Amino acid sequence: MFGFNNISLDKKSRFSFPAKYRDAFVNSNENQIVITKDPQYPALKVYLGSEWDQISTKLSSLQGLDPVVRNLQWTILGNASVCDFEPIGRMQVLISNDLRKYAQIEEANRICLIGMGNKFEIWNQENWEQRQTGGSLATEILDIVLPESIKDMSF
Amino acid sequence: MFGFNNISLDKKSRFSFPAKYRDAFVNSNENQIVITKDPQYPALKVYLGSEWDQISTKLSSLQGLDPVVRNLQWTILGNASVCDFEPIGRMQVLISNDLRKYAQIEEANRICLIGMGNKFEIWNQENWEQRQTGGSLATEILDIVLPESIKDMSF
DNA sequence: ATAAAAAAGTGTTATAAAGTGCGTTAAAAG
DNA sequence: CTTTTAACGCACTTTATAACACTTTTTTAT
Repeated sequence: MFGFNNISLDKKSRFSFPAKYRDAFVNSNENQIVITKDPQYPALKVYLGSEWDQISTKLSSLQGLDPVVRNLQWTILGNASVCDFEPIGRMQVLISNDLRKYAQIEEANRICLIGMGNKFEIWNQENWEQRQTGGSLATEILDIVLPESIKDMSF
Repeated sequence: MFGFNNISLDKKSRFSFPAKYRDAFVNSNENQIVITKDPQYPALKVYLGSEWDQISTKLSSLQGLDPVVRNLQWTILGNASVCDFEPIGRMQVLISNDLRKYAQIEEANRICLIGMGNKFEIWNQENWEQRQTGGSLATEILDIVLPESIKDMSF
């Protein structure tokens, strides 16, 4: 599941996955997807249910008294929105107000949905263009130093 | 059980779990939840009964002559409030005055309920926002050095 | 010690807001 | 031109919350 898509949000802040991803969703037999905050950029991450189970299990098992770990737990686990998902049908998903605001997305606006293989990213259009043309964003955080326990994690 | 929820406390300091968590509560067959103090921040931790049994058993078995252990025992065990809980029904829970004050929550105020997988956190809204936007809080304690016996515990 | 009053806790109902489902129209692709 | 896909609009359903009423516990006064 790859590629760039410019799609619309309706008045209730829902979007539909483009139809070209339908086969992949059907084949992987997913019935849940999870949207959460990106820890570095004002953007959202979209995981398949199975992928999310792995990431969340690993992350929640870590020692939360470490401040870096706890921040990642807050950001990723504490903002995750789990959505029931039917690969047949409209493949529609609601973005909560909190997540929408984090990604600086207005109601009923256009968004960028970027397929990154086993996950997607959702960006506000202006932020995406600015980031891709080499600009930096006010809210980005690039100096996260991971503890040994999660240096090999990909999320 | 993940995600951020901004919910209200009524005049009697009760809140209801959002309905989206009902299935998870029903499936895990819980009939108790436990609220207690967070040892680092002015916030509360909410555990499912089964999770609490494990944590409390482990924690109370540790050697209490170690000052760090004893402090954790006081904070976590000594402030725990066990509530009967019906997953069918309104999933309503009362926050005691002591706990409410510890988390700096006013009566009939809004609170943040953050799902972290196997537990929840409850925060006063201003504290949460300040903490999530990088600020530090007057009462936070970040330099807890854990003894070997509980380095692998997650609570 | 007892009764009255106050406070704390529990449960119910009504209403507004948020979320969901689906048919229709418009646009794009074959 | 036909078929598929995306966008929009509307109606229905569910959820959250405030208001209210009732019960139990605690406090106060006699």
